[in-house]
Amino acid sequence: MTAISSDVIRGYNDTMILYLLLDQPSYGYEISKRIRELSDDKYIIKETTLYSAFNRMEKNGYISSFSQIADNGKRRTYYQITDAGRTFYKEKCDEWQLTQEVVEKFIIK
Amino acid sequence: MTAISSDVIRGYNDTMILYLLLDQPSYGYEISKRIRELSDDKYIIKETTLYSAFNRMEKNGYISSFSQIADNGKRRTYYQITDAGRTFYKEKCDEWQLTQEVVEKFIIK
DNA sequence: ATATTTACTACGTCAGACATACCACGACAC
DNA sequence: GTGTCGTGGTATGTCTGACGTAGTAAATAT
Repeated sequence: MTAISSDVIRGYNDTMILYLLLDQPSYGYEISKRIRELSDDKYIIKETTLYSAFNRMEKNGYISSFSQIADNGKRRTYYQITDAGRTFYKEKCDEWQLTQEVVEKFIIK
Repeated sequence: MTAISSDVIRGYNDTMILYLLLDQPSYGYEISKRIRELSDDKYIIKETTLYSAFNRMEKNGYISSFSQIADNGKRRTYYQITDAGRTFYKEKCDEWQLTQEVVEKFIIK
C-alpha cells in the first residue's frame, strides 16, 4: 500500500476528465458541460484548468488527440483515453477511497 | 452555496491539524504523531508541511502560539485554535462533504 | 561516547490551479 | 450590417501548498 502524500488530494480534475472519456472521445467544451451537469452545477471547471489538464495528460500519455471537423463545420480537437490513461484512472479511484477514509477521521459532520 | 474551486480539494492538512487542536493546545511533534496514529500510518505529514501550516494558520488568525517549558525541560511552541479557526474548521468540514459528493460521481469503485 | 528521539528552522523548487486576456467562427436578433 | 451570444479554443504569467534537502540542538537511551 502506497502511503498518502498531501498532494494526493489535489489533481482530481484529471480523474474527472478521464472518467468522461472512458466510453468515447470528447472535446473541451463538451467535457466542461458534462462536469457541470454531473455535479449539479456544484463544480464548474475553468477553461485554463481544463486545457492545461489536456496538455499535461497528453504529455503523460494518458490521452491522445485528433482533429476533426464537427457537424457544425468547425474544427475541433477530440481527446481519447489511452490504456495508460485507464490504468492511471483506476489508480486514482483507489487512491481516492484511501484518501477519503483518512480525511473522514478528521472531519466532524 | 459556494461553488467548488479546484483547490478546494487541496489544503486539508490545515483541517486535520485544527481537528487535533479542537479540545486542547498541542505542538508539532505531537500533532504529527497523532495524525499518523489516527490514519493508521496511512498518512505521515512532512515536517515542513506541518510547520508551514502552523505559520500560515497563525498568520491567518486560525491558531495562536505560546512557548512553554515542557516536563522534559525542553522549550516547546504550543498552538491553540482560535474562534476564527473553529469557524474555518467547520467551513472546511462542510466543504469536504460537498467536494466528496462531487468527486464520487466521477469515481468507479 | 554515540545513536536516537524530540523539536524544530531555513531555503529553494515544483506543479496544479487560476486570473486575465485574446482570437475566430457561426447563428440569430435587431 | 452590427451586436451579441454560444462555441471552441490559445497565450502568458502568478500564486500557493506541498515537498526535498539540509541543518541545529537538547534530552534520553544504549
